[in-house]
Amino acid sequence: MSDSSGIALRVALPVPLPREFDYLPPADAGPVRPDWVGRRVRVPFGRGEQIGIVVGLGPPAPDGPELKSALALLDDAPLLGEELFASLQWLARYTQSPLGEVLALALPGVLRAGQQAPETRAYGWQLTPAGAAAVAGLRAGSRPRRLAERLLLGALSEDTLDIHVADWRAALRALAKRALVERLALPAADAVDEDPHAPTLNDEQAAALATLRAGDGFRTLLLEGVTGSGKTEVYLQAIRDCLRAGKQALVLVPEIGLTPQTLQRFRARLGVPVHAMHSGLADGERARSWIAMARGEARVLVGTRSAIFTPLPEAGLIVIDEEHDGSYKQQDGIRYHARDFALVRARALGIPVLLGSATPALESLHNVLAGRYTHLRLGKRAGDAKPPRVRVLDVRKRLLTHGLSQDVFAAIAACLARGEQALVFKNRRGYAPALLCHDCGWSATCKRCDTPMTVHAGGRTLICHHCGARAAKPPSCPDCASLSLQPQGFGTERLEEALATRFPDAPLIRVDRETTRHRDAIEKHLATLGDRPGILVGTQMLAKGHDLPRLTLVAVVGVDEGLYSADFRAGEKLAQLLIQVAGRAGRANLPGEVLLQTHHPEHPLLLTLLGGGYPAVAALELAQREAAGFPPYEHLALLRAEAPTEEAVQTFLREAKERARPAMPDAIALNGPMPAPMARRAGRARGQLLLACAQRPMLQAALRPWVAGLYELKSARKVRWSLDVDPIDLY
DNA sequence: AGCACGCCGACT
DNA sequence: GTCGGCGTGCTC
Repeated sequence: MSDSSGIALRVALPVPLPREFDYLPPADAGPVRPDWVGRRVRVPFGRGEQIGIVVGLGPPAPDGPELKSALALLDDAPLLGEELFASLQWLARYTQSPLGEVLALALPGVLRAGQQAPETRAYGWQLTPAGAAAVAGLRAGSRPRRLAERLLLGALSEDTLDIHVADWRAALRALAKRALVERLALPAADAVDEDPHAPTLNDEQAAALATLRAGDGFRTLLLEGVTGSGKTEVYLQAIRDCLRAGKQALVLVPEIGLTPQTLQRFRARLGVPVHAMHSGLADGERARSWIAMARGEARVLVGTRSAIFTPLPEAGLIVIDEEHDGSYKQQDGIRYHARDFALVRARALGIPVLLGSATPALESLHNVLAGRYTHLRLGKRAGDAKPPRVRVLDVRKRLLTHGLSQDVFAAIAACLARGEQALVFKNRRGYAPALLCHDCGWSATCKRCDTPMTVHAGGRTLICHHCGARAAKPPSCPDCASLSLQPQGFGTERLEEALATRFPDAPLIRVDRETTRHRDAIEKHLATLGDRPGILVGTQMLAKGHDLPRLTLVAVVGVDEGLYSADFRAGEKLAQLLIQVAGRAGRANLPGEVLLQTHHPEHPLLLTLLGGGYPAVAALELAQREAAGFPPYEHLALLRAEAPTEEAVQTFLREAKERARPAMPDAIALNGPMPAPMARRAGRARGQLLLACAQRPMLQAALRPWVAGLYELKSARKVRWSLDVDPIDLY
């Protein structure tokens, strides 16, 4: 099988091997052209077949194996444009990942599987004449009836149906079967009209927008705005600018932030179809939005982390809301950071990036200090709202009832008496974080992990929050047979119980992962409380976004756990959480109060937060990071390994270190091998090796040959290993 | 990652 | 006498 023309296709395949593979062109695809790069091919691989992407053309390696022929060229034009292709190549190099895996990550599932690009024309539905006549005959209050009534007002596009009628698909099918509705192709997006709902910007918002407008090409702007200062309004006007200039806009939001309400707000104000991209979307829908952006048909995309892989042939702006949010970093597989990758893409595209947050990441503030980002501030809350009063409750030697001080109870009682709502915030779900034998000290730990099991269901069940294992609570201590098994500490479930006992007449709602399976359920859940006086108990889920106009008291009762965590980001994360949850309290006409219940009222982080707010905490934490050699001053790479046995993990990490030490410059610190902070998880041993260096390029240059060598290690086959460049957590 | 090939234990 | 354990090697 030899080809005299000698041109081979270099193909990247979605396999965990650090190289590409060469193929002869498909027999019937005509002459090879430069623009084959970026197209998909179907190729034989091992026993089976794979879908890959052509990443280069040229003569095959002289000493390589006999080449097989590719089976088919799947696209008649490059699927990946030049910029996205180049940016993804950068990402593969930066994360030390195989290019084929990175490219597969960027493609929607159906395209990765080799299917044809889906149709992207927008469709809508309207009533047929028979349907219009039949509306009154449909069962009152039923979904088909509500849907038909809405369609009486005019055709609706499929993109926006969910705003008007929840779960419309079944109802629509029923109507379509009786020929009461019909599908029609909608005209392409119209020009942007004037926005009748646009509020007047305050001077800070106007200044921020003016700064953005005054620039040109790639630049990064950090919009630091306190809760309620109107960051979204700045985004909206910036996006409208971008649309008016005939450009596309991409908006990234945290996983928890992409609710129907968010989309509705963008849709209502932008006047063009707003496409969504998130993991809850069906494969076909994801592909449709992706392709619609690639073709320039879609103009605005709002999505979570993975939306950063959307083609932007007419890019004008990238917005990253809540840029400090941890969900922008992928924590398995290819460990990329969507915010960092957005900057790489924006530079290549020559467009601005707008980062927004009330509590920017220390990395971003550091970039402001270094002059790389423009700092925009919004310090005024909308309307006349004042920041909430913050009070530290020193609970040392004070009576705690179910983990709550008498001051907290009193404050809640007063709040309810005023007819307002109170939030008790604790970032621990379940009944209690541990079960302890009062007589011998035994505690319930997960058999497969290293961690205590959490008590649930009022004390009847034990659940491991790391691997999900469940067990019934033993009737007596397995070690000493004592009956004195006591739940230790307090989770939201136990607080709910305590509050229900103390305030039997007040409506009480608990919001955590148990009570609120899906993010869309939060709103419904909160709606059951309405504007009545009542109490909310919840975790992180309650910290952001939701509009609770009657909420005036926030009591944070889990402060101490965050103050003494080993994680180098703990301080930053705690400050962000406190600011965010405090932002829930109060409105213009209803001043808010925040109580921080702690045994460490003199802790520097709390004192600094109270004295100088988030900027002061950021300065303090940055100084500590610099002194301790942590990001953003030192750059990290973490080699993780896990295997059924401790020995396999240690052997691999030791050999990895042996290879690193002579080859790498002394400026790169090597720490480990050490057991991961949770040395067992789901029955597997874990360990890690940490590399640190003040110069990113030096670290990058050293990683490349080192990682290539790791694939060669025999001990590597006995473990599952991965490299995390710029890890967020050191476990 | 899959998926073969390839040599050593408990079953029809 | 076979079915099957997972060690080792390869994938253009």
